[in-house]
Amino acid sequence: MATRKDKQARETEVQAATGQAALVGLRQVATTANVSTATVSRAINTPDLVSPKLRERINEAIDRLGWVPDGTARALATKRSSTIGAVFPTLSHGDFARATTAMQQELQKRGYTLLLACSDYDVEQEFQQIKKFIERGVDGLILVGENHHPELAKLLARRNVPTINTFVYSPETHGSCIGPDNRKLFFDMTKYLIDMGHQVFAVVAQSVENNDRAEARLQGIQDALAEQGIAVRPQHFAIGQWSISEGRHLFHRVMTTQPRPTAVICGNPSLAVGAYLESLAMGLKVPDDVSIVGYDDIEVMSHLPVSLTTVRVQSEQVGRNAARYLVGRLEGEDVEIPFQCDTEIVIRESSGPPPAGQSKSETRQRR
Amino acid sequence: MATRKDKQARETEVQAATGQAALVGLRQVATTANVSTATVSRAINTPDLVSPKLRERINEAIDRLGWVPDGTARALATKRSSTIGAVFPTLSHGDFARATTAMQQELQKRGYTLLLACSDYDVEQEFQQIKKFIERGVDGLILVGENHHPELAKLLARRNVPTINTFVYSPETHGSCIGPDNRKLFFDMTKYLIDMGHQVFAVVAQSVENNDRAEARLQGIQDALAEQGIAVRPQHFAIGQWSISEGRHLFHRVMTTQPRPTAVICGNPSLAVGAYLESLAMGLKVPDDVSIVGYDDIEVMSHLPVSLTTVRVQSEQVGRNAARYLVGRLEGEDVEIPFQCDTEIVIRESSGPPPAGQSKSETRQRR
DNA sequence: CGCATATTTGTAACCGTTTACACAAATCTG
DNA sequence: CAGATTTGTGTAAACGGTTACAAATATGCG
Repeated sequence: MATRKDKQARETEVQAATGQAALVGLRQVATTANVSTATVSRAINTPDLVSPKLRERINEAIDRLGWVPDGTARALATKRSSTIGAVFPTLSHGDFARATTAMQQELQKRGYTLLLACSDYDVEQEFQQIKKFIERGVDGLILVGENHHPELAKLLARRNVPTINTFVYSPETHGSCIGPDNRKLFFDMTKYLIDMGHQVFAVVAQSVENNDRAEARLQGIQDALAEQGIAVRPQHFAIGQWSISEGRHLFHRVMTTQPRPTAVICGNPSLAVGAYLESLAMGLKVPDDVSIVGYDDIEVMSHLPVSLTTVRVQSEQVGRNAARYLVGRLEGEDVEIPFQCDTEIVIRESSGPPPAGQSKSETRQRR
Repeated sequence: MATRKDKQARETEVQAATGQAALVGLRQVATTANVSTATVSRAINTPDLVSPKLRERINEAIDRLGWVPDGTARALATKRSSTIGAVFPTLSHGDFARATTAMQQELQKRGYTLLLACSDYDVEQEFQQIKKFIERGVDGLILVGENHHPELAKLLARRNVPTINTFVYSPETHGSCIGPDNRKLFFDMTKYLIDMGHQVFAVVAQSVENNDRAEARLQGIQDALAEQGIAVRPQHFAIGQWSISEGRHLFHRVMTTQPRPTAVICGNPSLAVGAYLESLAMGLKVPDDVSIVGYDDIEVMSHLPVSLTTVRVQSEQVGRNAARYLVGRLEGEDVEIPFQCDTEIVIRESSGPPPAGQSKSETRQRR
């Protein structure tokens, strides 16, 4: 107690000397309001435990001194930082940006703050960033996908940090996940094209390296095709970057092979838009000459001269619910998980039956 | 010292009882390596102050125990959180998303972590978020624009938090800013159109509410036009949301007025793309019937059937340098500021001379 | 009115680091 | 080789809150 007194005395001296508040702390407020630090703390955190009279006096002191409580100290004392860390591959893709925004909004509403990092699709970097977040004392973690660093599970278990995998839905392997069922999504989309009579499929997609979502989608395509005994020919399988120009390039490539595909499935919206724009440049008619479908519904898709069929994923929903789940768990509520987010195959003008002479039966006759 | 011993004893008991490490702390490591906590701390932070032999022993203890230092406690002790807060209006716009990514990368490289919030173009909310960040003990702040809450300056001064305004460049009013000179940018763009002979201008832009950048850009247009004694007619002045469909809608509106504009200046990329797509729908020839120019160079712009003239702003540069400046200042380096980021008017196919019969001289004759 | 109980407030230990200061050992000096 | 430095390590007091526990005060009841 002696030391406490000393400290206060010193601070008061400083204040008198410099003529201005040196550093307002809980103790200054307590002294000013003539109560103990404990009471001030309670007035902030559990107001109904303190009498209205004191509460009043304390609040007055607080804004007279302009005190801002120190979250760091609070975190140390409570072992809760009210902070959630999110590691996304990138923010350059609309879906992640949307999810991040929604996430942040939801977190803020519940009094949490978002720590953000971008792993650039690199598992090792992701791991480092997560470690950093844990050092910073995050209460929970939001990740993308379900393939992480081999050490991660151990680390999370040891520090007991609740975590949720987003943009995936595979309850069998991981309990805490939220997102679309990527495989099924593209399975269904492919099915839809098959049912329309397509037989020759091309795939224009991004690299699946460190991207289990993209991988699952490819798997969905292959599975649906396999049911019909169809496979994507090597020359129709084009993997590249995430960009419109890449989409143009790859579309051009697959469309200049034999046999020419009648349906091109694109792995992301940029590739889809690129593919479509290249079809314009090549003078192809969509969907008469070729059907193009994409993934993720970005605004431009519905406004192009030929609007694009695509899969709509509620990224905001993913972000919002990931945040909700984590906060809920931290606050002791019980929240349903895993959560499969709403998806929808949005059929627009860019998909239709294959060109005449290429329908299922005719193709068969040829063989 | 008695209490310290007590604590260690207790922890060891727990450990023995539960059969597993309760919570590894600096003290466990110290005990294990048979040194003092001070030495462990030094081994981490200033390794060359501790002898190789001990360092070795300590590191060994650290990974044997799997110790992760508690950043919260460290922050409390050092009064530095190695954390930077950023408040952006939104992440849905490509430029902000790109800037954020670059920012985060740069911060991480320097050992800092990014706290992120989105104000949704709301000054009051921005202020609340900043306050929260300050509570959390951020070492610095990255904001967008230069119009903030009236109380902000006071708060920042009192807590002495270095701050930088991004996406603006106006050295006269605010020292710490980094971005394009928005006014000049659109002044130049407008000048370019004037020089090509345009006389009747329409503006399709987003609301300038709480958006000093957009406001500055409008000002740039008006200033350039005023030099020629031209003003934008009310019916050619269309303000709306940030979206492609809004762009279509507003473009349609201004193009169905009299006199019909020969140049449409769009305030953001979505509006520009929308405007162009609507011109397609309306059967107008760009740039023969009307010139369309935009702001910010998003990828699709260069790939549309008629590529769009626009202004390219190096958002990554803004983000990266904002981070660099802040970290530099915190580390005591001296960094040049304000920083005007590179911009470029990218002239593509969507802009050209006004339709014949509408050039400068002819318009004059008519009057 | 006196005692048991509920409510409000205060005391001080504690959260897990860092770091000023003290001290001991090793290394230079002349 | 004694004394002055330098270098390496330990001790314990912060950092700014929270909270278990104790103490004081208010309330209820027979």
